[in-house]
Amino acid sequence: MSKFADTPKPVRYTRTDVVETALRLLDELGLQDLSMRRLAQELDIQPSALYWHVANKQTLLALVSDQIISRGPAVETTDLDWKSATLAQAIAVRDALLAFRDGAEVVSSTLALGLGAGEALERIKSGLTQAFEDESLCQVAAESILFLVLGQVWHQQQRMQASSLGLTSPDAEIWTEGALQAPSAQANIDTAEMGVRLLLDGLAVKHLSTN
Amino acid sequence: MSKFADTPKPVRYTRTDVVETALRLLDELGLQDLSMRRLAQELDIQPSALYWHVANKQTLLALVSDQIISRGPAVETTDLDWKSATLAQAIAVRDALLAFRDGAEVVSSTLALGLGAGEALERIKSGLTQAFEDESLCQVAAESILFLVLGQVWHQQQRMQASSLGLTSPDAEIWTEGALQAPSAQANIDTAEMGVRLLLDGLAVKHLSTN
DNA sequence: ACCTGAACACCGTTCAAGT
DNA sequence: ACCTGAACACCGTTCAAGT
Repeated sequence: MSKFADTPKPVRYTRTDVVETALRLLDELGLQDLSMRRLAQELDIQPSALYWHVANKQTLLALVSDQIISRGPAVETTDLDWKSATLAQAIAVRDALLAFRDGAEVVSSTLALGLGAGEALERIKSGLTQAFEDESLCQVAAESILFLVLGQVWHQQQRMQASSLGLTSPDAEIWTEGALQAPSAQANIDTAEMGVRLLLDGLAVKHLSTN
Repeated sequence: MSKFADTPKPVRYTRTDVVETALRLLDELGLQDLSMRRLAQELDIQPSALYWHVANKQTLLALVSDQIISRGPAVETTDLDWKSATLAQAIAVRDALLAFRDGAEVVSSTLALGLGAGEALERIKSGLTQAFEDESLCQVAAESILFLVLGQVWHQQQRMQASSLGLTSPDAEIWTEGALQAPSAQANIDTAEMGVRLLLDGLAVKHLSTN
């Protein structure tokens, strides 16, 4: 009787637990409402306790970003030409971002800091380096593709949130006028793919002229 | 004597004043330190007074974004082919973003909301629509180019801030490894241009095959 | 038309101290 | 090794009331 069911909470967490909870909370609440205090509340600890696990909020978000990317689908690129392989990698990154609420925004912010999501860039770059000798060309192309995917998904996720709040701004029409009057999820996905395809076509020109 | 130099401050502001001051303060302090309270302090009014001029901080930032874009250099595109014209517009947008501290981040955040910076998209798109009949292709291409420029400049501005703070993260090397070991400002600018060029080359392929 | 004053409901972060 | 408690220095926003 006295041996159990008395002191109900001597739970102690590891850094991994914190990041995992942050990731779940991000998906549930969105980036705006993911605060250190809210996270602490979810873990049933004091806000200050988080700073034992993590230096600050920014590094926490970087760790969350890494999770978002690394939990994305793996890609089998053997017996694919460089173009298909790179496109597949880009699509995999896109799907990784789409799997969590505000995924693109979180990854963007930490990527700009040079902290998280280096893996995403490497994945995209891997297909290119085997086809092009110009290292800096691959770098630029990979960065460009990453920015393209991030921008497109960010925009898409922001609209999803906006429409779920029922607030459609008048200027938002700019993005769909004449293009897709009833933007389905699939249509968004296709346009994201299309930008990458255009860039790859541009690269292909270079490939033909040098190889 | 009593007619002047007594009550020293019955200054009243207009919405334009508020936006202008916000823009200047953004450039001086950066986005992180641009708070409604700090802005009010700069104008020597109470924070609450700002909400007479502007609905909330988000719309204020959207107005600031519009200023950043519209204050950019004008582009003369007559007697330029569609490719050069679009590249010139993209470069103009890039320079507009570079002209203010954290310009790319501010514009990105409001663009995702469908609020500000519609002008940037239109500028980029204008050169394309005269060459391509496929409206949705122009839309996708213009969006892609905009995302590319935003991402590249954002990344660049973030690094400028990071290096000015003297904190270089280890992972930041990913971006320069093998490419440019001593990244000059000019080099950054060139890589930004290069991504756009690749995409335009991809478009050119489509142009040849359809016209 | 434009602003004040006071309040509400929050933030991220530090640091001594506890177990 | 992991957490508490208290404090510091802030936020954005609302709203009645003033001129």
